[in-house]
Amino acid sequence: MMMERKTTKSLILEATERLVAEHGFESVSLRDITNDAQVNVAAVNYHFGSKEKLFEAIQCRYIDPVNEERLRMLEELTGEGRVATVREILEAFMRPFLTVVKGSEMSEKLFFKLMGRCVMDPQGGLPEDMVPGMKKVAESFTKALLTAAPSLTTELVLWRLHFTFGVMAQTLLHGELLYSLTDGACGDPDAEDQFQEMIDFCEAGFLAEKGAQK
Amino acid sequence: MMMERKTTKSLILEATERLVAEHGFESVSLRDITNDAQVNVAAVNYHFGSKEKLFEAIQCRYIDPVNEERLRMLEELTGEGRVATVREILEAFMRPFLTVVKGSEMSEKLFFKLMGRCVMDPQGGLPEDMVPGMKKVAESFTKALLTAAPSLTTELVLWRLHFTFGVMAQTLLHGELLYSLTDGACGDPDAEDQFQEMIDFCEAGFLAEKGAQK
DNA sequence: GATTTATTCAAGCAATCGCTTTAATCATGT
DNA sequence: ACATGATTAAAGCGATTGCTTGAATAAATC
Repeated sequence: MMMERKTTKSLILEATERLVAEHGFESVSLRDITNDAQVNVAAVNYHFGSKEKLFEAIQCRYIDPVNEERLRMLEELTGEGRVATVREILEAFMRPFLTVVKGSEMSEKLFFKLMGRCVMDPQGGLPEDMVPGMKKVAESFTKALLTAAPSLTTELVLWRLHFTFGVMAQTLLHGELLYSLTDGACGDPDAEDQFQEMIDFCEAGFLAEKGAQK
Repeated sequence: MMMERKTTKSLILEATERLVAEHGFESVSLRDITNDAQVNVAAVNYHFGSKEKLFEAIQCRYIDPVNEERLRMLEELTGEGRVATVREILEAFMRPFLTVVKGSEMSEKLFFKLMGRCVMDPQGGLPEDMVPGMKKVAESFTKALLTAAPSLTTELVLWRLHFTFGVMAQTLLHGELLYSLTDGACGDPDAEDQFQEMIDFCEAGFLAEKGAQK
């Protein structure tokens, strides 16, 4: 049979993604991974050096593309003196998750959970070489949002971006909790719907006046 | 010396709270706890039965009072046919964290982190006997919010309560991340300030119109 | 075909995990 | 002082942790 079998390395990556999405970084052991991937324990250290480096690879694999796509969309919106709305900027912040998942082989649910883990659990802090990218994203979006909503202070924009992050992380990680907690009263909307709901919520939040009571 | 020393049980509880707040449930071992508490390993199983039950005790210790205070404040707002605003209801949802922490011996930062862990990490799902309380809270607040904002559908209220949860969890757990990510550009506001920022953001989010662009 | 390189494998390392056992210690009531 | 029950302590249980070893195998190079 000349079928090109999947490489051991990619088998490990995929099993790790699956298990981490489901149970979180801290709960997954090397044996869990190698059993799931049908691979020898030593293969992880051979291909990745250590468990920690494997986890870093997992975190960078999709977060980096997401951040690149974020900056690309933002540049498209605000480059060459163009003016963007808060809603457009928030879309540039969130949509990359949808874009990247479609380019991957993972299911949406698994991918979102994995992204949530990366955001909320980050295994002993973010990997060192991801920090500059995250800072760049935070700075660029803060600047853009300040331009789009000039009545806000820098500090307020930072706080509200932080809140937006929370909305996203919660939805990525616990998208199905809502369904179970309400005995199915809340349907099982597709990712695009969830996405629009988040944008509506966060856009309004960004544009809120201090101490407002509409 | 007749000084009443702290009981072993409370030493264990306090050490566990400290370590879990700092490192998360999954990362803390029995030995970590007993070393920190200056207590024998066997004491945990003697006083709590198992590591899992100790963790359940930790989760219930403050979450239950928070949920009770939430329902008490909500009843005060909406009992006997009274009508409450969205802002007041959100305040009833969030302020109990501030109330309860002041009645405890923990520092605000540690307490908030611990609450964030309980919300985001919940060690293999919520403890079984906390589920009814959480459901009760979700139902009561959903109902109240529907009354306060009759133009919203039940499903929309559920989603936005979900988002509010995310804002809260993120702020509780990573209140200091913002400070570090921005090299201190964003100050170190006290809990009451953070609280007002969250209310502003979430109130506006709740009142947003679908697909709105103000 | 022989040699070298890359990869996989079974086995096992020391360290740590949650938990139990057994005995010592403490507090209390009589 | 003695007996009783509650609590603490030291030692160690089997299982699992991340990781390494040295030999066997597969793939690539000459």
